[in-house]
Amino acid sequence: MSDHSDARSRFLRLHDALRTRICMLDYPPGTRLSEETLAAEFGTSRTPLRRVLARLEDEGLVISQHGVGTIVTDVDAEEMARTYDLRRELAGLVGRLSPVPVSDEIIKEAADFLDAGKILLKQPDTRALAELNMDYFHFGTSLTNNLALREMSERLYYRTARIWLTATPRLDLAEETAIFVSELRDSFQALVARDGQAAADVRRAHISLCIARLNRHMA
Amino acid sequence: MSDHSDARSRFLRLHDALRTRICMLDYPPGTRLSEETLAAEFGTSRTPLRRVLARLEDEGLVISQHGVGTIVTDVDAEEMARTYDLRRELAGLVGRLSPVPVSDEIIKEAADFLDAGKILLKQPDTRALAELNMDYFHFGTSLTNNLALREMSERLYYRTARIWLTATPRLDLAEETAIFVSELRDSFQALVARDGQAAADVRRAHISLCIARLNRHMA
DNA sequence: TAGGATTTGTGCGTATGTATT
DNA sequence: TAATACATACGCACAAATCCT
Repeated sequence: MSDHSDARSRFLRLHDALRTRICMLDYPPGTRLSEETLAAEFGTSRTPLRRVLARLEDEGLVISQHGVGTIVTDVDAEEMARTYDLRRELAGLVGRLSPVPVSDEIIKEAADFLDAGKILLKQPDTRALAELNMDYFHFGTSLTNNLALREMSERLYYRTARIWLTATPRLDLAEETAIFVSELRDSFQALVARDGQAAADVRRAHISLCIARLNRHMA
Repeated sequence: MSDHSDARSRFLRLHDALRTRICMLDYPPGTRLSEETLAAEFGTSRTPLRRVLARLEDEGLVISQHGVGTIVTDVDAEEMARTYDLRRELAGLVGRLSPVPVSDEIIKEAADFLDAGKILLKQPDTRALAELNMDYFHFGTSLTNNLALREMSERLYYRTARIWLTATPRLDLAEETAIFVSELRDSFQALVARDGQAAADVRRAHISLCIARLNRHMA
């Protein structure tokens, strides 16, 4: 039962919960996370929670300072741009390093994502779009059997996920939704053709375009 | 003084010490690391040490199990090969993503590495070669200003560093040293020509060759 | 099968650092 | 400047899990 041990599963649960809150801006940059308050909320002592915060600090999402508190980090535009550069390259590598053969199951998943995107077109919603984008990202990384590549991609994703949400008030939500759905459509078509590399290239191209859009609206 | 706070600098010191011991096979795979023993050695309580072990577990170098112990992980040949594949691609990216302009200082460093390698040629030593290789790796990542790329490269490096030392008894030490020195020479010449991309390509090529050598001696 | 030895995980009181009044 | 409030960092005692006899 090592995989379902209480300690490990609880750690994963708390880590995922806090990471999501940070990336969805429920905890905007600058928010102080109180160990005691969070421990009380999750029904544990501070000890297991401190380990979660330590990992979030390793991941660059918070910073703990003795005597001050644990504070959600701010997103540095310059560093985020560099991180996006790397994410773009890794997205392309998903198609080249140990790609998973495209199965009917994978095609069905892509179709489901496309359907979900189309629904969002009629009823644009910032948070729903962000959440669908997060789910779709995980789907994208699942297309390689290279475990290290998956892990690095996800680590970088969570580090940059917030920047889109912080910029989105200045972006056009309907337009962003439309662009995302077109990515889903391109990706779906590539997978229908059983061309994993093409699917990865679609992703790579859209990350490039996303970088350009963010740069435009930053200036 | 947040950078030199006692807690943080101690954490970094202990983490680096244990990571080096693991990667240099002072703690071979399967070794049980006792929290209490290590805490006594470093003059702390278990608490700060547990945080270090937690991070090493995140990095995949050890695994902690309730009631069992903290054990140095074994190197899975298949996964290591996949990780090497990614390392090779990242090495090439160092030349393309935010490369550092090649300065006289950098050229001097490369020259120093080459000198150190030549000394090793006359007096081959497994550990000295491994340590020089580790230092040279850090020099290589310092050639990009892309922080995320540096961090990911280092994370992957420490995850694969042990496999060479594990295989080295079956490899020819003199030959391995010669190959490494030829990489240092190629790299030095590329940097003298102020061609950072060429230096990255040299590194990329040698990682490819290293993968091939390891595969040959595994089978 | 049972029990004891050993190890990591948890909870909590205290020490220490920081900011504010 | 000093004192107070409050946050994280630490150390220890105990709980829980595993292994071996």
